[in-house]
Amino acid sequence: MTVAAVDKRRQILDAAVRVFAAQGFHTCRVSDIADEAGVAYGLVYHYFSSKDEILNTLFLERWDVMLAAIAEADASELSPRAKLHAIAAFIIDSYRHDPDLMKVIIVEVTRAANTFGRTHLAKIRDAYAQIAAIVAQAQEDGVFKTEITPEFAALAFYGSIEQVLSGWIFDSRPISEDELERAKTLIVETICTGLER
Amino acid sequence: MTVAAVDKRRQILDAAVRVFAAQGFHTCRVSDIADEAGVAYGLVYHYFSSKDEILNTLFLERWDVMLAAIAEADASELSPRAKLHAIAAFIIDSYRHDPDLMKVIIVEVTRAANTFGRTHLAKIRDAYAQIAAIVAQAQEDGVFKTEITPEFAALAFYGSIEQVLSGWIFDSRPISEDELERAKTLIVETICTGLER
Amino acid sequence: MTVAAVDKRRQILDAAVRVFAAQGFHTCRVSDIADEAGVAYGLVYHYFSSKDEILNTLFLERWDVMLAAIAEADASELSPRAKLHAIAAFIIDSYRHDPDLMKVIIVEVTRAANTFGRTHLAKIRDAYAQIAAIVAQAQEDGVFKTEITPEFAALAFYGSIEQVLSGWIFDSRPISEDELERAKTLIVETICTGLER
Amino acid sequence: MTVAAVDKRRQILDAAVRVFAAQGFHTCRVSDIADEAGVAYGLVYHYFSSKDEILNTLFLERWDVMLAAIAEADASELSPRAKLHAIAAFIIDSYRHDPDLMKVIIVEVTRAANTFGRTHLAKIRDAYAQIAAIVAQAQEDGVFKTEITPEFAALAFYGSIEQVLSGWIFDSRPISEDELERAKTLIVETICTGLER
DNA sequence: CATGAATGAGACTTCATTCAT
DNA sequence: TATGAATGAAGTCTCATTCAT
Repeated sequence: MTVAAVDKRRQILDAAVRVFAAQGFHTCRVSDIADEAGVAYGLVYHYFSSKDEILNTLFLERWDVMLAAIAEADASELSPRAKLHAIAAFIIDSYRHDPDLMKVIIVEVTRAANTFGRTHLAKIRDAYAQIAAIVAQAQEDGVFKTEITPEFAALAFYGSIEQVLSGWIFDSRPISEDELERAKTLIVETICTGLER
Repeated sequence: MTVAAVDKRRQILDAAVRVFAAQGFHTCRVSDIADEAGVAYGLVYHYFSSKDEILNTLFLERWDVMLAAIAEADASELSPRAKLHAIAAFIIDSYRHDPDLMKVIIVEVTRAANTFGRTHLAKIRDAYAQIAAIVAQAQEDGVFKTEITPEFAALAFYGSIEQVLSGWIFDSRPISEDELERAKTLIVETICTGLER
Repeated sequence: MTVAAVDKRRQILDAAVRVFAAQGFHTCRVSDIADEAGVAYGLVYHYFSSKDEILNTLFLERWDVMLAAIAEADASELSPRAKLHAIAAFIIDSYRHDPDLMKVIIVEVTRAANTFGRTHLAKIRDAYAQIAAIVAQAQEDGVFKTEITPEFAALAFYGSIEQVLSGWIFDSRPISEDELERAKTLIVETICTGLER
Repeated sequence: MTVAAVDKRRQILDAAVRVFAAQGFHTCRVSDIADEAGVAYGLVYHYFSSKDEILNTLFLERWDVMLAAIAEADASELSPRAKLHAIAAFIIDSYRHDPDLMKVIIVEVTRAANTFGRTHLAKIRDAYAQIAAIVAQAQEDGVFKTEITPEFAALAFYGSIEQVLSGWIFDSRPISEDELERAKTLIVETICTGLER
């Protein structure tokens, strides 16, 4: 593929993010994506075999980066709490950097039990499993208590993050830097030390 | 409305739950609902003005019951932790009683930022606000610490529950009584006391 | 299905014959059929699952009648030559009665090796086999000579008929009664007694 | 045109034969032809102005050869029956030599009343006319009887051949040398002396 | 000559909704 | 109430053809 071709493909993907975020996957038309990208209708099908494939591509591109980030945190010498903070920070920074993309991934994939979520279930659960592994290690090291199973802890941790992002997504207002930073801390604080005094 | 009429309306709603759960709102056709209900095509439009209205009805019916349950917990003399446990228990028991309905509400409404979730945003946030109020009261009473804002705590609590339910939904396997009970405890334990020793 | 419904279905089939004959199956659009039938676009899909199914229906309706006619000729007490004449007459009268339908069946099905012809191959060959059976019987009875295999004779006989019809189809002019009658005789004469003196 | 250019053009034509035979003209894409030929997409349009032109070229190339063969048979000193045998032999040998090409010509042109058949009607009828001329001459010479018009005889003769080839085409199995040879004889025998004893 | 990216009109099919009975 | 035939707008995908390189 030539350089120009790669550019067009990228243009289409980027346009799709904006369109999916604004209208939703089911509501938008392929022509909306083409228009947003400033390319001809057919070119979308030159690079992607279907509308579905565009979303799959967007998800996999991003999710693989996230899995790598989680793996990196896991492999680091950080404390368990710091590892969880790094993961929360990565996800929230992803939102800061490209809120539309994160909106699309959460709304159209990870929370879409009937369609794309099911398709990518294994990938999605990879993330939970990696987080669970961090918790399990922390329990082994005696830093985390063992009353809560690692799998369950991972769900609670990831669920809290997604719920926070979900709130921002519904708000559709710009989130301040301060709020973003505070969220990272609060999530980790809540999950690690709990609400009770 | 006659008794028979009420029955038919109920039949349609119940059928819609099963169909929405199995295929998803966007994927299923109105005729699928009619077939599942064992009624004629057009009768759906006698009782509901649109496909959307069916889902709206299902959501509001259930969500109002849940808001009442949260309000009841809040009004009770229970400890904050026991209040949260009551809420988690109510939601999980809702899933136990009718997993399809909860699947539909979560997948098609509370997590659907572009469509029904937006429509019912105020109602959905009512729930978070009530939970937050419980946390705020607990902080005032000195039982919960104040580092975590009540709103944030509510998100983490509710997000954890939904994430657990989401896992079950994706699994599409029957969840054992034991697992259901343990989930209630673990959610509250995680959120109230945290992971750290 | 109600009487009215049957009428509409028939209207669509009849319109399809005219449209397929005039434009060809591949060239026409489903909307052309709907327009010609004077019904809404979607009604075509209420009665038929696809454009293909319309053609399949037209073919099977007619071909089954023809197989019955051949069977009837075979079962009769006629001489072999008279049986062949009856078959030729039936096919040619079919053309006389509804040239568009015969055009569609020949052009779009029996001669379409890559598409519908292949789908209906077994049915089509049933006709050849029945004709061959008539020839075989005539050979057994000593009326026909045995140098030519029955299967081959059937091909030559049916091929001659289709070629004559094909000529008329290409002509797209009305064929006179006289010409129609002469064709029946000539086909049988040619096949039964040959060109040589 | 350079030698290489001629080669590429030929490659495309040969590839088109295979692709048209395998998938049919309407079903295949221009890119299928390019792929089969091992050339780039656009090169097809360097040598041919359209997809149609490729088929037209294939047909005319071959049909002109056949017309010449019929003319040669006609001009020879052979008996009428031997002339017809020569023609049948030429057509059947054409099939033996390149079954795909003959399949394409028969299925997509001579039997395609709505599209290419109509375009090339005059050429196609040239063949019938030449055969009819042979028959007419035979009648004048008192070798063939006059009850059957020459035009009709030509249709029956050519129709029988095409029907036999059509059967082979549908079979899509290799036809043995023996079967090929026998077909030549049987066609001529059937048409010249008929089925009756 | 050769490439394959780019274009965009066009067709099938779906399905929510309406309405006559 | 109840039926299901009828409507038609809308959307995905295809693919012949063009064109810049």
